[in-house]
Amino acid sequence: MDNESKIKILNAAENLFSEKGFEATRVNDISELAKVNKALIYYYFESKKEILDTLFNSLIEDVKVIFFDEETISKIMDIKNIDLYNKSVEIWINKVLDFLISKRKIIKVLLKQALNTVESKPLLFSISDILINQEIKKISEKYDVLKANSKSEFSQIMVTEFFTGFMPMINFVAFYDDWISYYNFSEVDLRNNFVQAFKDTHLAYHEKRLN
Amino acid sequence: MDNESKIKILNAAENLFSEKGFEATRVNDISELAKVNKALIYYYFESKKEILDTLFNSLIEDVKVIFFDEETISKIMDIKNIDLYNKSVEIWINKVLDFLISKRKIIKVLLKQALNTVESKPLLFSISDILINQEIKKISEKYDVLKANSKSEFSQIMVTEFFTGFMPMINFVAFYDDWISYYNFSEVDLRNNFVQAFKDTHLAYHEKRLN
Amino acid sequence: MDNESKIKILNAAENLFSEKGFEATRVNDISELAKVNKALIYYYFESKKEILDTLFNSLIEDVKVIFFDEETISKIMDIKNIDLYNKSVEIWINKVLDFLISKRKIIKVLLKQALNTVESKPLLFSISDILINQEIKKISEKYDVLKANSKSEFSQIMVTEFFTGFMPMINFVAFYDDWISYYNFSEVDLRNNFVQAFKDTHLAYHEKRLN
Amino acid sequence: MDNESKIKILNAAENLFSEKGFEATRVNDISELAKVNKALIYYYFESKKEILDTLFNSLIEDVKVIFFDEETISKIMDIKNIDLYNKSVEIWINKVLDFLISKRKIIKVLLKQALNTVESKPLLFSISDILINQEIKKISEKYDVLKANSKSEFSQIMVTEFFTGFMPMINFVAFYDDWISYYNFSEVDLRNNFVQAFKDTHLAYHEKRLN
DNA sequence: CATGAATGAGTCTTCATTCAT
DNA sequence: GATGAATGAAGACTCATTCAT
Repeated sequence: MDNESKIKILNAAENLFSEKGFEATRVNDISELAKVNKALIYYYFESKKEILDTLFNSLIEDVKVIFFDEETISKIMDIKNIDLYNKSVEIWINKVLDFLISKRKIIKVLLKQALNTVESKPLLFSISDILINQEIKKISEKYDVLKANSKSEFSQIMVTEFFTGFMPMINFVAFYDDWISYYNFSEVDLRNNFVQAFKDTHLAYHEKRLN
Repeated sequence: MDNESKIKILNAAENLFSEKGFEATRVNDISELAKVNKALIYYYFESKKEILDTLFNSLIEDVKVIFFDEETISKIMDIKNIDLYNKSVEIWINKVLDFLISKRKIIKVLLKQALNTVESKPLLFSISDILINQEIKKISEKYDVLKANSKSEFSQIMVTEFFTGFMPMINFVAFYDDWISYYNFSEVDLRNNFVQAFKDTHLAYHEKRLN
Repeated sequence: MDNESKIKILNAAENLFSEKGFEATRVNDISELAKVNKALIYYYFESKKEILDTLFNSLIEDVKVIFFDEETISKIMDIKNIDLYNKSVEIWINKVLDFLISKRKIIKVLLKQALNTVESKPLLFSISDILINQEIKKISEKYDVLKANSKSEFSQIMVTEFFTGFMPMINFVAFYDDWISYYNFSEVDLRNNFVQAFKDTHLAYHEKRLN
Repeated sequence: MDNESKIKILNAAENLFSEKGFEATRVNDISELAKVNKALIYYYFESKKEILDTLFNSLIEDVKVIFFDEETISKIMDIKNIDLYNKSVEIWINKVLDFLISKRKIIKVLLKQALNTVESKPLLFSISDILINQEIKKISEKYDVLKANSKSEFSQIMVTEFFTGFMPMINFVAFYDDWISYYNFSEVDLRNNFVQAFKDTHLAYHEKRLN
């Protein structure tokens, strides 16, 4: 079993980074919340930054497991029956939401990090790239929609997927707890409303496109 | 009339806050970028926080001017001719985008701030509230769509507007410069693609709804 | 006039570095001894290391002024009369000792630093190089002693000058205060004894060589 | 009998102390270089300081064995034939150098320690005292040179022996490896040059004095 | 003997803010 | 308005030493 203190540190850091931001989180706060000696943090991690990297790497591993399940997406695309298709999409979207909600703390950190200007492309973008490229690949395989088209069509899909597909989901989980507390939503209502909104906009566009 | 140094300070702070975040921005950095003496910053502002507040207040003023132009929205809603309606919507959306893009730096800061847990509702939410409520009001006035409905319908609209209308726009301008640099988009292409995406999803939903 | 606090910091640091060593000296100790706020040290210097570098650079400047007085050495070498020569040498050596004794604190630090293994050649060696090369040049100009000889003769001179000329002087000033306190020498006696010892050994060798 | 791990610790510590200094050496570094667990160091030694003391004590034991060989010095002094005397001195000096070179790492540490101001007289001085006093005793026994003299003559001898006899040797071994690496000397050349320099200066003075 | 984990007390450095002129 | 200097309170990180097994 991985070390208990290390896990406590990672948990505390994830909570604090997501609540206050990386910069505003004090190593002291982490040690207090985790109830471990401050120096122990430096026994397990080289720096505050390395804690964050560890959390991000862990997220990436999980993303891979969930999203590189090629079969699922392929199967959905194969479905001809419209009702079946809708049901499948719903299952898929709920699976994704379950995952994203469970990881919402670190995803919030990921989003914040993406909003800071850094030399290299932020992780959020890399994850989006992987997901969108995978989707584009599937779409083009099945429906030849990208046949004639080219870079410009590709750009349009990227933009649409990112800003009306990927980011709404990211925003949804990043603001999940805030909506519950500021607008007094129940978890169930919030989620149902979001799924409906997603269907009404992004998925409606997909459906139309595929017909 | 505002002093030249004060403006230099505000500009420098806006740039740095949006690039590195409020916490990671040093008062020193601001004074250096603004090319003013560090102590002078405290002549004009009580604290680093007050610089941020000043920037936010300024944004709010501008938001009011642009968005509380009640007429515009009302007019659009009145239009029966579908082509005219579409044209009007396009004009409206471009006006909004022009504004948001011009304010993208402070909006980025606004978004970051909203991602931190604070006692009071973040400004981003308040702005969203105003906009969405205004829209709901108009919609209900004109079309009675909210007649029978209730809290649940209201909630659904709020969620849809926020996550598929408001936030995509916010994200668009927050990541505007990053998309240009990471994905080598021209400003024009990026914008056209986004407008198209917005039409295909959020506006398509509105259109359908209003029919 | 250079800033008072900066000078106080440099003086305090020089004393502490020479007494306890660079590593064992706390920035806290420096601020307390200098009676300045600890943070002020970082207003004037980037790091503890930079204080040391400043002290070393200052020493080098002084070394240049004192030792690059080419005339003095040349003149001594020109003297044919043995008594006059001896007198001149004595004057020269006293001038050097006056300087070294006045700089004994930072020289002690210089010696300690030279005893640590670093990538680049320690400053003590560089100073020695300059001095010895200068002397060799003079000697060879005047007396052709290096005529036939070669690298091996040159090596011998370097070693002799370093270990029996340069280093005894460095050691003398590095241990100056310790001899006074451990062996209860008066400053005058200690110095006279050292000058005598230097004449009896290193200078006697020079004299013999030049005859 | 000493344990293998203990020896590994002592060796690692000696190397690190001589390279980086006692203060700059981390117990961590020692454990890593020695390839033993850090806590094990505290099984064998009470503190980092005790490792150093152990090394110093070990040096003192060896010094005693080598230098308290009273006979050797006495014998040399007895020799009337000048050639024989010279040969004996050379043998003696080489024996001493062999020893000092083999102990050069800890001697370097000893020298550094002597350069720090401490309450009690540094070990380097104590060793020098023993050696010089021993020599003075021999000299006075054999040649009555100190007959009339007094404290002042004694002081002169002490100073001469320390700064032109003892310290050049200490410096030679302390900088032995540095000269080889910075000035590209071979071990043999460096040593021959030093012996020659020592003969030309300090030993020439002795010879003259004894005539 | 040996070791992975843990810790108290620093240590250097930073930073928002203030002072004095 | 403007500025160089100054400062209290932290902040990240370190390190010798100890504990528990």
